[in-house]
Amino acid sequence: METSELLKQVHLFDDIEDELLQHFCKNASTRQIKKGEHICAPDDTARHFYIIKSGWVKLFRNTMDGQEAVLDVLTINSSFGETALFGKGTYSWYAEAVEDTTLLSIPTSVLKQAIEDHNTIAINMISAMASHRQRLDGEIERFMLQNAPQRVGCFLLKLVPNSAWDSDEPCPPISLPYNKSLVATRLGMTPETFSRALNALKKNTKITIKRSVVEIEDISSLSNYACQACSSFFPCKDDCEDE
Amino acid sequence: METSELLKQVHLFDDIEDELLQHFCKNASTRQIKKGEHICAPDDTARHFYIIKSGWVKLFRNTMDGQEAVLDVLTINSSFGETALFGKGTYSWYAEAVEDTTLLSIPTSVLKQAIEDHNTIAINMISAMASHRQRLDGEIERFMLQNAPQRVGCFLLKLVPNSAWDSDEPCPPISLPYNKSLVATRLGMTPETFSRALNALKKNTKITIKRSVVEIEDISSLSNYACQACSSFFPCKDDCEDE
DNA sequence: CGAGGGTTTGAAGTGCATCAAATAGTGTGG
DNA sequence: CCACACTATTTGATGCACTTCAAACCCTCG
Repeated sequence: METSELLKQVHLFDDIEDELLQHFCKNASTRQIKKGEHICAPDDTARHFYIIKSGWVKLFRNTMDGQEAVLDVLTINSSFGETALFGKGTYSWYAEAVEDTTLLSIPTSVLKQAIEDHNTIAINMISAMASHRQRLDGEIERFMLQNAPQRVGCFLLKLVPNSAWDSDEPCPPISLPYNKSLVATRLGMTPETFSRALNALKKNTKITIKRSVVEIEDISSLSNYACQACSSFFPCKDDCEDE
Repeated sequence: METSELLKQVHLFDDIEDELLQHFCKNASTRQIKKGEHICAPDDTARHFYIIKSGWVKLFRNTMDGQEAVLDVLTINSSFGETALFGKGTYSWYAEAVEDTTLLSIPTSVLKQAIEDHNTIAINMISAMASHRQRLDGEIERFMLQNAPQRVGCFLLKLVPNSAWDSDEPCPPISLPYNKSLVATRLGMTPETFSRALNALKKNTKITIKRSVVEIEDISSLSNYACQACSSFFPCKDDCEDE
C-alpha cells in the first residue's frame, strides 16, 4: 500500500493538509521485524514512533520478580510510541513483534514539530489520546469487577464485526487474533485459567469453540453473561478499539 | 486564593500567556458541593470541566449488577472533565464529592476555543494527557500483577513526601487521605481485605498503624515488599500523581 | 448514654494460580 | 507419508488469596 494511504488510516492524521501528509511520508521509513524481535525497550530514548503496516506487536513490561504485564497488543493501522513525545521522552515498555511485522517508522521530532506548527495535528492527537483514555478506564473497570470468564467474554465480544451487532444476522465465526497464551496474559490471567474460562463460557452462554475459532450463536446470551459486571452493555463502543 | 493563582497550579495552564489566563478566570465560576452530592453523571453533556479548590471528589461508575468501580479520587489542584472535550462530548462517570468541596467550573467551550487558538494550551493538554496515560498504564500493571497487600503498600508509598525519598530523613507519619472503605474500593478490593492487607504489611514490613495514621519506619522495607511485583521501583515517579 | 457509621475479626466458600501430567498440533527429516 | 520432537493447549489436583456473610468493636456525635 502507498505510504500516504496507510497514514490516512491512522486517526492521528485525520483531515490533515495534503502537504503535511506528504511531509510525514517523506520522513517515514519501513522497518521489518521478525517474530520475537524487540523493537524498543523501556527507557530507550523515543526517537521514533511507529505505525503497523502488517503483523502484530505486543507492548509489555517486566516486573522485578520476573512477571510480564502485557499492556497492549496491536496490529494494522495502530500506532505506538507517539505518547513518549513529551515528558521524559523515553518509552515505558518493551515492544516486541509477536508475528513477522512491517512497521512504518517516523521520527518523533517530525511529529513534535508538526504538533507545534499545525493545530489540526495537535487536536487529532488530543482526541486520539482522549479515546485511548476511555479505553484504559474501561480496562481498569474490568480488572476491578469482572471475573476471568467475563473478561474473556468481553474480549470475544470486541471481535464481533459491526455488521452483526444489533441486526439479526448471525455472527460469523471468529478466529482468535493471536495465540491463546498471549490473550490470557493480555487479560491478566494464566493460560490455564483462560482455557477453563472458555469452558465456563461454553457451559453458560451459547458459544462453541473449535481450536482457535469461536462461534457465537447468540450475542445477547454472551453479553448478558459478561457485561453484567460492566458499566456499559455491549456494544460498549467507547471502550472498544476503534469504535 | 485568587482564581488566577489557583489556575497556575494546574498543569494545563503551565506557561500560558497572562491574557489567556485572565480569559479563563473571567469565565470561571465557583461551585460549592456538599459531601455526598453528585457533580455530574455518565452521559451528561460535558458543558463544564472542573478544578478542585478544596475537598475531595471521586469519579466512579456503576455496573449492571450493582458494583461500583472507583476510577479516581481527586483533590486540590486536580482537574476533571476536560477530556470529554472531543468525541461524544459527554462524561463517562459520576463525579461525587466525598467531602464538602469547592470547585472552579469552566465551560468546556472556552477550553475548546483556547485549544484551537493557542498552541501552548493544546501542547499542555497533550502533555497532561500523556502523563495521565502513564499513570493508567501503571495502574493496569498493578491490577494484573500485584496482590492486595502490595497494592496497599504501593498506595502508601505514593503518600510519602518527596523530602523523605532518598534522604536519610525519617518518614513523617502519614494520614490516609480519605476513609478506608474508599481507599479499598479505589484499590479494587473490599474493606475487609484492605484491613487484612494492612495487617499483612504490619507483619512483613516496618510500618505501624494507629487509626488512620501510618508510620513508615523504613521506606525500603516497604518498597522491597510492594515494588517486587512492579516494573519500576519506588520512587516510580512516572506512575505517580504529578510531575 | 445510646445510636449509627466505619472498621476489624472470624469462619466459610469461591476463584484463580500453581504444579504436574496428558493431549493435541505443528513442523521436521527420513 | 510416517515417525519424532517440540510447542501450545487442556486437564486434574492442590493450595493460597480474596470475597462473603456475620458479628464484634470502636469512635463520633447527638
